[in-house]
Amino acid sequence: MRRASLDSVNCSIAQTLDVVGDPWTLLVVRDALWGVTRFDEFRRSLGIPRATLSTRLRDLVDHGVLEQRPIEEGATRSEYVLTRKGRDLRPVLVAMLQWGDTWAELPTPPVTLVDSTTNESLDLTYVDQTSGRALRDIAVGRRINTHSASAAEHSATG
Amino acid sequence: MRRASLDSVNCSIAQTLDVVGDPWTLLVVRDALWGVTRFDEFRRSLGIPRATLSTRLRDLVDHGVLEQRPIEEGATRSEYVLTRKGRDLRPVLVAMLQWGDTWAELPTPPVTLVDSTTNESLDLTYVDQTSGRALRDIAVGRRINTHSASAAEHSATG
DNA sequence: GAGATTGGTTCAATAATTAGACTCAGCTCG
DNA sequence: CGAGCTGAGTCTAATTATTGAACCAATCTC
Repeated sequence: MRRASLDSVNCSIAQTLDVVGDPWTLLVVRDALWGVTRFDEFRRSLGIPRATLSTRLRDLVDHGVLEQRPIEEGATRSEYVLTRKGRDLRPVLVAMLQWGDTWAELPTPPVTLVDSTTNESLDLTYVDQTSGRALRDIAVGRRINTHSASAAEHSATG
Repeated sequence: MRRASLDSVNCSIAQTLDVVGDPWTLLVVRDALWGVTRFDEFRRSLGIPRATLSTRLRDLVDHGVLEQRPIEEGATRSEYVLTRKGRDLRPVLVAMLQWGDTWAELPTPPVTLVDSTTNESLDLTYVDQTSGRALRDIAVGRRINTHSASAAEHSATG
């Protein structure tokens, strides 16, 4: 968190990790995506210490990922709901879910994502909208965007 | 890391975070995907303290994300290269890159991903291969896979 | 209004991270 | 050969973060 290394500041991945790089943070977001909103709900679901949850929620609110608001007009208790920014983290969690399904030594994937209108299983894959090809079949490189100049490097297929 | 909370162990996301939940770890993997292999290369690129890098690399090797091997036959110095398991983390980093591009207050995205054979920009989106629809247009729910029973919950569109 | 529940804060103990010094092995250059 | 540099770490002491446990004030429940 306090880390903001020299070469890395100018990188969107580092920026993202600055917000959600903590081990607990994405678990909070995961629960929020499944509709958890209340302090104790998070605490019981995650088994996270109160103090830690308290600072995590505050950080997420500060970063605009969660919105804290009274559970009803004038109430003192709060609920925490994802903002658009927070809901946009779903692909990160989908990617982690898939990696865990593939590589964690669990007998069977614990949850399957479904289309909640049809209840059909989802088979989510990163696809390049320009070429229609799947990420797994693409040799990915990068172009570094300086104000003026530009250069490209490459990396093997993932 | 020492956290492995009760409700969360049986979740692929938690399993993933157990391996890459640390703030530095995914930055190491990011660099590795771009071809960084040597201790000092990582250290200089990330600005990470030596001791921290040392334990991170050891952890990643222990988890089978990186392979450590002598830079050449019989050499004492090592290089660290991604395993298949490690390369499979690319979607996680792509998702984080996109979130950072969208939400970090950077004037312009620092890097653009390209197809390194054609140098064309990539426009990567999660698509459900079954229905052909983009994740952003799907109301995602989940089916919880117990050995026998099953149930489904839903969550609003991301 | 007694007792549980919710949503926190405070505290002391423990664990992780850090910067910086140190080590040791291999080059490299004269 | 020997001095100095670089790479790849380890060690130590100081700083920070995390944790569990206790505490507290509102709110609900009956």
